[in-house]
Amino acid sequence: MIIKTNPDIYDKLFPKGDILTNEEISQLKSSGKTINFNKKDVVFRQGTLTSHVMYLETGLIKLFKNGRNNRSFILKIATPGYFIGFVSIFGDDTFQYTATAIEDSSVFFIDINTFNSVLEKNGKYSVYLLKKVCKDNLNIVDRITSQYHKQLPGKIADIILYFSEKIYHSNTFEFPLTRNELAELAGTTKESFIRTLTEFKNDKIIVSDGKLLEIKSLEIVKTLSRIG
Amino acid sequence: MIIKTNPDIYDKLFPKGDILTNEEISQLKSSGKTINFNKKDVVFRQGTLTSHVMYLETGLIKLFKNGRNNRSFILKIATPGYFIGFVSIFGDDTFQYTATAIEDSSVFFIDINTFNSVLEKNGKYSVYLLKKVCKDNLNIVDRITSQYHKQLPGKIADIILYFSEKIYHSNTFEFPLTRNELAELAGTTKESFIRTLTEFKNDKIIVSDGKLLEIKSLEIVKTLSRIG
DNA sequence: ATTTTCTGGTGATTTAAATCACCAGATTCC
DNA sequence: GGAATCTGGTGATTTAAATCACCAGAAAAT
Repeated sequence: MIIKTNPDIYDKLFPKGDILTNEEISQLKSSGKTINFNKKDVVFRQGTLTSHVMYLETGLIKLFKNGRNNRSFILKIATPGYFIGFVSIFGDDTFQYTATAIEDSSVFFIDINTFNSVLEKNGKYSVYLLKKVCKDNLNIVDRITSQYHKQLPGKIADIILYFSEKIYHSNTFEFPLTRNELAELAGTTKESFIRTLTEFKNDKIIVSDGKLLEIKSLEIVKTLSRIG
Repeated sequence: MIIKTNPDIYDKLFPKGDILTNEEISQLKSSGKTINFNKKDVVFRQGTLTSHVMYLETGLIKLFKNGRNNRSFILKIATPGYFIGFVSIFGDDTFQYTATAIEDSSVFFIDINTFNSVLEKNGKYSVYLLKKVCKDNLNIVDRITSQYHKQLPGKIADIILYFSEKIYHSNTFEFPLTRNELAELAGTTKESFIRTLTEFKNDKIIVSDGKLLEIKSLEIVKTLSRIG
């Protein structure tokens, strides 16, 4: 059971300021419905038809592409305030990736037609979302391309920084994923990920026990990420 | 000198239908200016400030990220009708990649404030562009992620199909890029690209002479792309 | 006009990382 | 409650592709 203690849970859906009218907000609210997902549940599956705009209220959701040789590539770990599957909903008629909950999560589903009519009537809200999509797009493309040519230490350093800076905002955190999934995020294999993490441990750059990780030398992690 | 013979040169900027009013069209037209670029000219450089919306009228422009070890990664070859740098303009205040003309090109520059005010007043146009951005985003991410884990034959097959299907719509075409640039698009090195292309030639999958390429067995190229 | 740089190309060598083959403990399934 | 699967982990082997080292012809620059 998820208890919503954060009063600003909808601040990315209904941004502060004069962007949306109270009428529009209640229109969107009343056409929507919160659905809870347990850890490991599938929110939507690659290839299925899009039908709703989905806004992550609480939890953590991984977005990944199914590769051919049953190898996946994790595009992003979505945090609360993220519109999951948005680019697929507006850019295609089927989902281009799969979304599964990696923690118990709640998602606000909004009917696509209602959402669309608000967007078409309210240019400011459209521009707000356009900017959000562009920003997110830049982040995803930047993460993937900067990782692309890097060697293992650079890739793994990238992942450590990703969780530390983008997800948990702390030098100490617990990986919400298995080693295999972390490898899918880093674009490598389970074995290689483990080995490199062990090297980092031996070199006292990090302290790590199971899913727990503490960055001991942020300096070195950043350098490894930079030099690749 | 570029001669604009195509009457629909602006069909992506001013989409058919009732999306834009004649007033808005003339407002955008009058606030804009066509600038011509010669082959190899830089249109904008990664890290510089964004200021205009840019719409490619004619020509071909490559969008690429400068990697650290002076290695680049080509994100996309922009064709006429493409808003170059759009995600940077709306998602950041600096360009996140560099754009250079790979053929003589003409670009229509529109003042960002004028563009923004049209967008904010016209939700339909905003939604139109939102969809365009989402679609483009899916294509770029799909291209890069599907390429990511592939081995050389799969990567090179991908590139051949990219030019054949997305750029030239023909089984015979001329690469508009050098081998080095093609490697930057495929995510490999010049040597590896050349070697793999030679193998394709030896296996009679393609006929190739310099920049010219003809797909002899589309079947096999597609299979190589699929199995990676 | 002649250096200098870029381009396409090939061969030999090196190297990083994937793959294969395990193992023990924890989960999940029937 | 036992079988099957998943997980984190390590070592040995293989392999794909990057790197290095060239070369000749074209293109650019001085």
